[in-house]
Amino acid sequence: MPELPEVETVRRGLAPALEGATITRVELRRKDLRLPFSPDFARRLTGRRILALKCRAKYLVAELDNGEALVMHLGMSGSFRIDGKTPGVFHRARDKNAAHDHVVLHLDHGGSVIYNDPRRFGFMLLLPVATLDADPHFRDLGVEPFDPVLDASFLANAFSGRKAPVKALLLDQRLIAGLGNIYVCEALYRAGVSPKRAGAALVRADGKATAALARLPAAIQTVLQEALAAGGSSLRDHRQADGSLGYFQHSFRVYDREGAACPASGCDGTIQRIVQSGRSTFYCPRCQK
DNA sequence: AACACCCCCTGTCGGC
DNA sequence: TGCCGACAGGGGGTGT
Repeated sequence: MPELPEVETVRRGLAPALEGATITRVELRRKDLRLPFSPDFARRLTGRRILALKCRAKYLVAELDNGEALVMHLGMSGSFRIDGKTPGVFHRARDKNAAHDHVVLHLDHGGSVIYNDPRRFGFMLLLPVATLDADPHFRDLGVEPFDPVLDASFLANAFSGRKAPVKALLLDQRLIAGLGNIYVCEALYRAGVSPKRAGAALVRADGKATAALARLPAAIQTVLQEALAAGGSSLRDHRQADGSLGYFQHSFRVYDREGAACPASGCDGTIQRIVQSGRSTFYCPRCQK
């Protein structure tokens, strides 16, 4: 499901239910997701108050009152919903999918937060807040897309000497953290950069960014900002925590639009689908060079 | 080191 | 209708 706009949308939806609430009981309906729950997972969460809910890359991080953090990753198909009388949110009906409700956090205000994940590519960890950045899951993460350090010279430096296609480099969480397949395709389209271009081919001999590369930071930030404003993209199961759907998928210009006409005015190109590193890339061969 | 490929798991969709 | 393969928003491990 989730790239930065979806994860941030989930965070905004869950924050009113979680921040300031105390976890009174934890239901674990299986012993693992993608990773096993630690043996004392429920015990360590029970009785803890949640101080803040944050995002880092595609992770949700709930900081607890004992110095630990509940770290949550939604994988491809993870979602949360809120049940019961929870302040500030609407009640969402239980779905038919309840077989994939794996974790329930019961909260002291009478509501609960339920994690559902059919494919179980998501996971949850308990880690000390103080050393979170040193944990293997966080240690190598790159810059956040909205961080001002993400500019043309940052990308020129990161792409210098790299033979991998720019599509693969933008998906690499060690360079930029939070982009996924959808928004990489959309950002490359908006920047007019072919996904097949080698990273190094976007850097000039003097080490500065080419004009094409210099268009990427704004393209990335704009598409993420627009997606965020739309509540993310709902391809099949992404929902906001109140159950409503994101609608940015209606604004895709290339993603999942193979065979469609390029939306650029005056372009008579057709959106193509290719496979790079085993994943679909969508682009317009006429606009993106 | 950097890159391509495979896998984890379940559900859905299109073709036959 | 049913079966089967391809594919899906992520990421970690392995082999070259």
